[in-house]
Formats: sequence, C-alpha cells, structure tokens
Amino acid sequence: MRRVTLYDSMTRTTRDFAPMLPPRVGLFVCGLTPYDRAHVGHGRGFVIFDMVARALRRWGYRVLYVQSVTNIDDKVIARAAATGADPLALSDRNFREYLALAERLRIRSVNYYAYSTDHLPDILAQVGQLLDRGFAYVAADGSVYFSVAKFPAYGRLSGQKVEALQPGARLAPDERKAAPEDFVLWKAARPGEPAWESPWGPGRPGWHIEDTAITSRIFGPRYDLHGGGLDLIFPHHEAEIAQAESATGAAPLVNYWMHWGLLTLRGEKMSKSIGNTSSLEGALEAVGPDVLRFYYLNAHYRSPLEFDEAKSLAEAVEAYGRLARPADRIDELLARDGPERAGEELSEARRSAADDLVEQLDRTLANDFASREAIALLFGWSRTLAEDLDGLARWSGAALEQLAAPYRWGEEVLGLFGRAAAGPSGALPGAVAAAIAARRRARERGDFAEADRIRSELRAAGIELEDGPAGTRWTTTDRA
RNA sequence: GCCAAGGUGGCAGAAUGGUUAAUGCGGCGGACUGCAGAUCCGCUUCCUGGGGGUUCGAUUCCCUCCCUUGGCUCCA
Repeated sequence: MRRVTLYDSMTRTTRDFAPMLPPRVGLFVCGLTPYDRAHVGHGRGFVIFDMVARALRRWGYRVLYVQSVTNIDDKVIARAAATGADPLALSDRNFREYLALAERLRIRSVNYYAYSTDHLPDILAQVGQLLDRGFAYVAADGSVYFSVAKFPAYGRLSGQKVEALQPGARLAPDERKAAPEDFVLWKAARPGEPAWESPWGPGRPGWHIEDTAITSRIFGPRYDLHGGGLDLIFPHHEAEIAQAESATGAAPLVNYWMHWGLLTLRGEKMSKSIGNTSSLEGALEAVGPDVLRFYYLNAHYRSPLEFDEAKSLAEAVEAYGRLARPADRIDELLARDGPERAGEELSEARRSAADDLVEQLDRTLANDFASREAIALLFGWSRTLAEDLDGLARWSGAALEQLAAPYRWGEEVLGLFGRAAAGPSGALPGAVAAAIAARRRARERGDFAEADRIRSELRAAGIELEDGPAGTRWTTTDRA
C-alpha cells in the first residue's frame, strides 16, 4: 500500500492515511437528494470521489465505497405534491437518470448506493437506541428529536459554538423542538405524506439519521473516510457525529473527513435553491465525459471552482484536446496495426522516463489527491510527444504501450483518455475512405473546388479532415 | 454577530522558507498548407489583497486589517 496523506477537515491538518483494518477502507459519501435533476455541481464531488476510490484501489487498498441516496425528504414530498407524482417514484426516477449520467461519466467505483427507504429497520433501531440512552426525546406530535445539549462535542467539526448560532438565520425555527439547536431524527407524518410505522407513530426519517444508520449497518460504529460537499459540514455532518457516537458509544465515528469545494457561478454557489444551476446532462452532452472529468479534476478538490457556462467548458475542450492528442495518436496506431505492430524499440532512457513519470504521478496524487498537479505532469509528457506526432508511427507496439503508460495511468486513476471515435483513414467505412481518396486525387490534379466540396460534404456528415505532412487524417465530431 | 474556506498574470487555476512562481486558456509571432482549419514551435521575463512582524531570505510562518464565498439546522 502506498503512503497517502490527506487533509482532514476535523483536525484541519494534513495527515497520513491509516485505515483501521488495512488494506480495507470503509468510504462513505453523502449522495443526492434526487428531488430534481442533477446539476454540474453535483458531478464534481462524485467525480472527485470516483478518483479517490480508483486511486486507493490502485495503491493496494480494498475500498468499500458506499453512497447514500436520500430518496425521501421534505423536498421530495413537496416536489411530488407540486407535480402530482408519487414521491418515491419521483426520487427513484431522478436517481436512475443520475445513474445513467454517472455511467457515462465513468463513475463506476461506488459499490453500493443506499436508499434511505431500504434502511428503515436500521434507522428505527438507531432512533430507538438514542431514546433508550437518553439522547433523544419524543415531541407531542410523535416526532423524535436529538437533544444537542446531551452531546458536548457538538460543533467540533464546524468550529461552531452552539451558543453562537443564530437560530432562524435562514429557516424558520421548528417550534416542536425543546431547544433550537436540536435536530429531528424521525418526522411524524402529516396526512397524505408517505409514512412508515414506528414505535412513535407513523412517520419518516429525518435528514441526518439515514447516513449513520447505513454506515452503522455496513461498517459498524466507526469507519475510515467520509466525504461530502463543504456545505454539508454544518449541520449535516455535525449531526451525524452527534447521533452516531451517542447511539453506539464508539468514537470517533469517522477517522478522516474530506470535503470538496463547491462549484460557483459568477462567484455564487451553484444550487438548486438559488436556481443558478446548469444541468449535468447538458454539460455531458456538450463536451463528453473526458472533457467534463478533466474540467473537474483540473482544480484541487478543496478549492472553489468557477463554472462559466460560456468559457469553462470551451477552455477545457481546448486544453484536454492538447493533453490527449498524443494518447489518441498512439491508440490509433495500436488499433490499426495491433499490439504486435513492427517498429523501433524505445531507448532505455525513454522507457525509464515513462516509468519515472508514472511513479511521479502516483506520488503526486497520493499527496492529498493533487489531481491538478498530476495533470500538469501529463501536459509535460504530451508536450514532449507532440513535438513529433507523425513520428510516433515508427515505434513498435510494445514501444507505443510504454509511451502510453502515463496515459494509461490517467485512464485508470483519473478516468480520462477514453478510447473512442478518432481513427486512421484505413479503418474508415469504404464509402468514406473512397471520398477521401477522391479528394486526394482532386487535390493532386489541382481541382481544389472539387476537393473543398468533398471536405464540406464529409463535414456535414460529422467527419473532420485534417491535412498534414503524413497525409489526411480524420476524426468524427461525435462525442462518446 | 459567530464559524469555515478563499484572495496568485488578461482569464482559469497549482506550488514552495531559497535558482526564470507550475500547467492550461487567451493573445502575438513563426513553421506547415492550394486555401482554410487543425497541428507544432517560440514569445507573452514588469502576477502572490493592504499593513506590520519573524528570517540571511516570505508568496509560504505569525499578527492585524480589508474583500469574496459558504454555513448558522433545506443543500453535493
């Protein structure tokens, strides 16, 4: 297992990562409340933790990655009521849509998506435990609240003092609570709302309880790593700590807390509540998974990241294109001629440069997942290879694989360099290959009007031609 | 008011107690080209919010002030 350091929000320091039962790692990330469609901001956190899980696995850790799905809550109910839909059907549909996007974004590292409603027995058990141990109370309407006064460590993660909080700063205080800082574990159902039976009457889980019920079930009372957006630190993660540590008596609930920075739009947080969102699907449609992942990972995970609809993705398209070009050329050659293709072998110096770079990439990323720095290293490799792109054709299959090693690393860990559309002319369908040949003949006899006509015809069909010293190359403009 | 995260070139964004502060975008120049585009090369050496302090040396560490964003019980 590689040594990994990461910034822990609880201690506000960068620490060596030491799982409790190496090489096993329990990883939990707060997922979506799918009352609406996912936006670009959601994608950031999930791509970041996809990278974290991929990297840890590459480095020898056995990661069990669980992500929650808050499929029942006030917003789901409100949205369902507004649209006449069934709440659970609504959240299920939105979540399935997200899953399809996640698949296209190559987010495949999550082992288990845990729906709140699939863990009701665990939730009821934990609420019961909190009541038995005296940390919670039942209100007149049958709702159950956690009594924050019973948990002195409350506020440690966020640095907040309970006395300094301003109840009602943004939301109207709930008058059923004994104290304004208390939070709800179980919400009594109002007429017409989805409800489950409980010892305290019909109701549904509060927002925070599902996550600790799920992690207690899967990991036990303590686990290694918890991720989430910076906006979840208070109150959500604070509440998780309070309820779980009170219910189980074991502490700390989590050994390492990682929080990612939010996406901003004109300097303001992108949020469904503010309404300044841009859909994840739209971004994925516009630029494809490689560019979108590149955009997310081209900033440190903890930094705020500005999403300018007019510029950010366009810039990422340019930058990623430059980064991936040599990788695409190598893959073209390998796809056309196979891994056994004949050619020169790499010099010892060249081969060890590739190996050294891969080691450097691992080392860089293992330092608090500095993906931006790793990408800068990959740019350096691309710059070297780009000096003689056409010259890549002289290498053997084995040599090309060695040159591609840093890109294979990027594929495995960052999920970039998807091998798709671009291809050499030889692999074209016959009709298109014939068109390119006809254009070549037209150019040779000086009939440029005909040559340009063929070029624009192919362009209309989604095929771009590129004339270079080594002949005409083509790429499709479709995106994977 | 309190808590947290930030403030780096035209822009997006790294990093570090010490040679020219990474990388990319954009811009400019050149190569290539029938043309265009694409691509490649070079340049873009005057960028670390203000003020103090520690140090031989601070963008980095400390203090203070200013500003931005997030949170204060809905949020990725």
